[in-house]
Amino acid sequence: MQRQFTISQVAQAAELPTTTVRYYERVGLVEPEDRSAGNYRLYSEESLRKLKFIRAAQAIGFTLDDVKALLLTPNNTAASCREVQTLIEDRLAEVDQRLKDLRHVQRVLKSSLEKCKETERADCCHVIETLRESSGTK
Amino acid sequence: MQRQFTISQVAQAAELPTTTVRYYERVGLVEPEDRSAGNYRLYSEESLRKLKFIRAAQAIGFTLDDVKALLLTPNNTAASCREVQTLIEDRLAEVDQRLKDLRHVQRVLKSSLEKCKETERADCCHVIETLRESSGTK
DNA sequence: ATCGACATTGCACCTAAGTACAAGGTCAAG
DNA sequence: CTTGACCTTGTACTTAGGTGCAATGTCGAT
Repeated sequence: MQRQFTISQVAQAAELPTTTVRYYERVGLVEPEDRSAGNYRLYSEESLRKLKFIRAAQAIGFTLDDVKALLLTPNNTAASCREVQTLIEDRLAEVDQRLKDLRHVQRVLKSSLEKCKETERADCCHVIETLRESSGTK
Repeated sequence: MQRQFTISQVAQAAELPTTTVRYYERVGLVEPEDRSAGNYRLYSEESLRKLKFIRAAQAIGFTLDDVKALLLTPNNTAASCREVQTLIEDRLAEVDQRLKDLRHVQRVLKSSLEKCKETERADCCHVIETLRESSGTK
């Protein structure tokens, strides 16, 4: 027999606020299996797994829309497999690009800081000049 | 004698939409020097420089609030110098942290992709398992 | 039976950085 | 003197991922 969880139980187990669990329901991510006599949401372990999955996927930068797509792919067909793979590849490409950009930003910031320290108490705010020259992709 | 720009001229020169230039005024970043007879905004080259600075600072990840602080620091006192330096250091710390996180994310995504490819057409969606285990800081 | 902790709903609000739109005013060219 | 491109203002809307609040209902323990 399956264990049932109230919203606060499932929320605690997934390390989410109950408000967020309700929000996920609102946007179509996770629905309670059942309702109690007093109309309380009742969740299965499956729901708990979903919630944990959402957290994990979000932590590596998937949007809730991505997550929805991942959750909706009818598991284990060749097609769904492709779809999941594509989603991961897209996300990876984004991350790679973001890493490039951030490394550029890091360089600019470091050199600004250098300039700033060198000219201590002179017009250190040549930072502004430095920045103006370094138009980077965000 | 100083050249004056209409909003569309200054916007074009700064590579921003005019709507954004007005928005920046609304939030206290850049004000036009003057108004024409017909109440049109008139900008100086100083304003244009400010707008370019905003773009550049934003490109390396400063928020508009940061930018405001940078623009308001009364240039070239020792105190303002400190303030600017602190802002840069804070931002650099954020970037460093973000780089760390993203590298972790990159690893997780790559290994998910591996798993996904290995098990081609089997239940490739062990991705979900992989994700669930890898609770990363966002 | 009543207290406190929890649950329900709906609705409004938050941040950040804008974008869209409506109703009107201005300017230069033809 | 009209047309079209540009400008003005104010207001509301957008995205993403929630948070907060109010009014009300339920549950378990005392």
